[in-house]
Amino acid sequence: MNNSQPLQAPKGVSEYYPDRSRIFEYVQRELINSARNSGYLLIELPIFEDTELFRRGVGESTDVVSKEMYTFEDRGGRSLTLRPEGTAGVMRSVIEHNLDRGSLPVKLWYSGPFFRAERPQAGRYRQFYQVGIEAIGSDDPEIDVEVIAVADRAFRKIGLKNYSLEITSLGDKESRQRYTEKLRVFIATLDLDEESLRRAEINPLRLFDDKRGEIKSAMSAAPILMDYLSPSSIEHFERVQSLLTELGIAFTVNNRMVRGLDYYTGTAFEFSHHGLGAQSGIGGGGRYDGLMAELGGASLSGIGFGIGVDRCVLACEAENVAIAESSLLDLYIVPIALEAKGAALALAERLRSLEINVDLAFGDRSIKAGMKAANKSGAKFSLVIGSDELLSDTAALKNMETGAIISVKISTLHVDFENFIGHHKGER
RNA sequence: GUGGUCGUAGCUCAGCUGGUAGAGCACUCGGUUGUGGUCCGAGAUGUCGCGGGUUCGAGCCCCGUCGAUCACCCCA
Repeated sequence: MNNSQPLQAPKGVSEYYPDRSRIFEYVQRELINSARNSGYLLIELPIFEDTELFRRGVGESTDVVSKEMYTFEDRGGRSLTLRPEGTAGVMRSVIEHNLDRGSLPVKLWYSGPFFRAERPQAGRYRQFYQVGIEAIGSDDPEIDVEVIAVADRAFRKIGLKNYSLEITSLGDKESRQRYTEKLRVFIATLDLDEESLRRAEINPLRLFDDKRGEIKSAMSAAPILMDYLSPSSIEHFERVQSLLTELGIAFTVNNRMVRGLDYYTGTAFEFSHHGLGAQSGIGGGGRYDGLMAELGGASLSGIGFGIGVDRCVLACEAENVAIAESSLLDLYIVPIALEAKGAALALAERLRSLEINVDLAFGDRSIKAGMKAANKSGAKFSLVIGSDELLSDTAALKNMETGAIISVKISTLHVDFENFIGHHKGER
């Protein structure tokens, strides 16, 4: 350690600052809107939880829990962990506060930072952002499809095109167990290196995800989970497919899909974007029918997704998505005399309280510099105020787009904005 | 965690075989009295990621370290 090393952000965190923060804001807002738009209600949860929650919820055997968690002890000696994903925390809160005692399904959305101690890479950060939804307490295939549709609609609204959806069914616990045994038997016949064997030991499905050609071809002869599904699982999965088709949501069935968290059962899905490189998953999720009971709650099923906000931002950039340039400022005020500065601020505050968006020039700069700043701010109008204007209560309001100037009374400027100029209040 | 590539002004980058740093954009000021966007002129700005070494001399060479990036792995 030496103190001449310049201060910098911790390794692998994503940060958003102007101008790029606009894209982040936009993506996050659209994701949330899609969920709210479908009847999902906000749940805001702590960023750290009892370590035990993730051990039991996400699963001891997963990489996420076994080697990627930020775990620490607090001053009371409790073991806490920075949340690596959202579902476990939501279930904990639903159980703890009896949210499932009302009408079902319980539909919730969340948004915020998550943490995983992985080797960073573009699209993979140690602190990253997700928007997720959970629908708890319904076995309908319709709710599976609604959840997928919330994601798909959000992506489309954002303006993304170059992405695709893959779905599969992981079956119930029993079918999966029967299948896993067969798969282990098959894998034992393969001549694998030590590393792969160790991975297969933890979760044999993982080998389906291996990028190496020889493993891929070896695994092409492997038994497929789909062939071991129970009749009811198959029926459910087929219903999901026909509903998706009905809604016009394109998908492909990938019966080799692997999900990294232990709790998934039944329907599982993944959205990937094709402009992103190795970290191409922009969102994914599925059913987790045993999770709630596992965490000590009622035996209710659930389904949800997590969407990576960071990766969606990258996807927008890859596709050059144009963000609706809702020019935020209505007015930019340029005070050009000492006594006008306070008056300009007072005017700005008066208009701001009426929901007119106003900014103004600070510092003692020339009128030219002030107008340049007005121009750069993107404001629709500008207003120069000097001592003459203050005395006469009259100033020249300039339309920055057309250059047209009209004379207005400063004291009643808000009326002009409301009546003649017609300013649009911000969305919502 | 493993391997490869990279790290020079706010941004994008140039800098030949080592001789103490440059361009474009952005920024600031100005182009005669108080109105922006184009144009013209002038100007400010760098611990060359950080630490150490080799050398008379290092942005350029060597070692270490931090960070980014690509792939594996993993997944959002």
